[in-house]
Amino acid sequence: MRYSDTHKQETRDKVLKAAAKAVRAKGPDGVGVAEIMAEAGLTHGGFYAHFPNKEALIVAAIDEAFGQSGRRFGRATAGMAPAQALAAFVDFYVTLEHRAHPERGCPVAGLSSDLPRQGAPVREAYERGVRRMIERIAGWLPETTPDRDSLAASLVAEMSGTVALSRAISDEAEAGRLLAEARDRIKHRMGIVQ
Amino acid sequence: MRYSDTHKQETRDKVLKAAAKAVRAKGPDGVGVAEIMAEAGLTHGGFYAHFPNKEALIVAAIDEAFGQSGRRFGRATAGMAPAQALAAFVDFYVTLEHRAHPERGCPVAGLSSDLPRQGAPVREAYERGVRRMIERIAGWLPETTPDRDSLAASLVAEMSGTVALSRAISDEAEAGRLLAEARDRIKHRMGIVQ
DNA sequence: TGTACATCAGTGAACGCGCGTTCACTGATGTAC
DNA sequence: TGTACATCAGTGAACGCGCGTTCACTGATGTAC
Repeated sequence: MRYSDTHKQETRDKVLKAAAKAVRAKGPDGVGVAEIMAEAGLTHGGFYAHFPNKEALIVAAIDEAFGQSGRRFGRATAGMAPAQALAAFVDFYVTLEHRAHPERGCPVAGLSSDLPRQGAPVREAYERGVRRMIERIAGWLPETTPDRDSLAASLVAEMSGTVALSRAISDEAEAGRLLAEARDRIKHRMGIVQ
Repeated sequence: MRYSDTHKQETRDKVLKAAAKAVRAKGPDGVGVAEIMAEAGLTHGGFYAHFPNKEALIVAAIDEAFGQSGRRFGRATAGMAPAQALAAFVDFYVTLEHRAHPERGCPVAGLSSDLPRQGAPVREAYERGVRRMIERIAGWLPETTPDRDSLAASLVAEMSGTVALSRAISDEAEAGRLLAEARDRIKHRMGIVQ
């Protein structure tokens, strides 16, 4: 069969989206090429028509995962004033929903311990994503804030650390309390008191 | 050869210590039984005289890793008043040294994203360790602190999240600044201002 | 208009490799007689 | 005191399995003539 001009691109995109999901759920070393291709409705042999090797897919998947998260955060805070957006972001991020779904969650919360062990290209993709996330948050902080980037990094560390920690607590109600208290503390630190 | 009464226990201990180190460095799925046995100066076949399977080793290694970290924290803060101990703990934990050595670092900073994917016994060992760490820190907070456990959990989240995040920043000087600023912020939050 | 050919995304068998696990075996030493 | 035997931590070959990767092949359709 011969395919339309966009067909190959569409297939690549399907593979990439499946990978972005699987990588967040299982980590770069926990997913298999065959598994991702099956998820995209294909067999494993076709993989190499789209990516030179598994690592290239992981790199693209990390970028895609950060892109997805960024877009979701963008939607969740669309049209809001900076202070509002910050609060909405915390309420969106530090939740039981996020704790329960690493496969569509933030890569920082879901991959922080896997990534330092990866090869340079994968670590670079991760670093890019982390920086984009810090910049986004810094942009919401008042311009008068001293050390905006540093505070933003600190907030990313606390939010991602909290979600990661909540995944260690098996009891959902207890995890929910931890997350709720963390939301209050974080917003308090940001100077947002509801 | 026949061995002394303590020989087997000593061997098990060597294997366990090698595992505690390797697991922190490479994650539970990144280490192999043969690799750990070689590290302990043995061949892989002998493993099953000490542990029923790999998972049992991982469980024991997680417990051992938390135990080691706990003892190191204990030594670093020995004889100090609670407020002093807290500050010393932060200065000990949120450092370039910790960033550079996951293999002897805190399992929360080094394994947070691997652990939720593990089987129940491993996750339970991790949860025990996390709780012990939170309790240790809660014990250093003033008794008058409202919600001590919650604040302690929040501090663990921020400290471990910060170390994990610093591992994503490839530039050491930049990571060092991030960690130094985080130390100040965290101590400030604790009410310790130097 | 009809026919032979080129294209190329996708298929599926096969590869080498490393893994966790099993198991027959080793060999130094304590014990029974 | 001397000898045969039992013990058991540790050895290393072998297993089945899943992985990433390769490659000869398929087959629908566009293109050349």
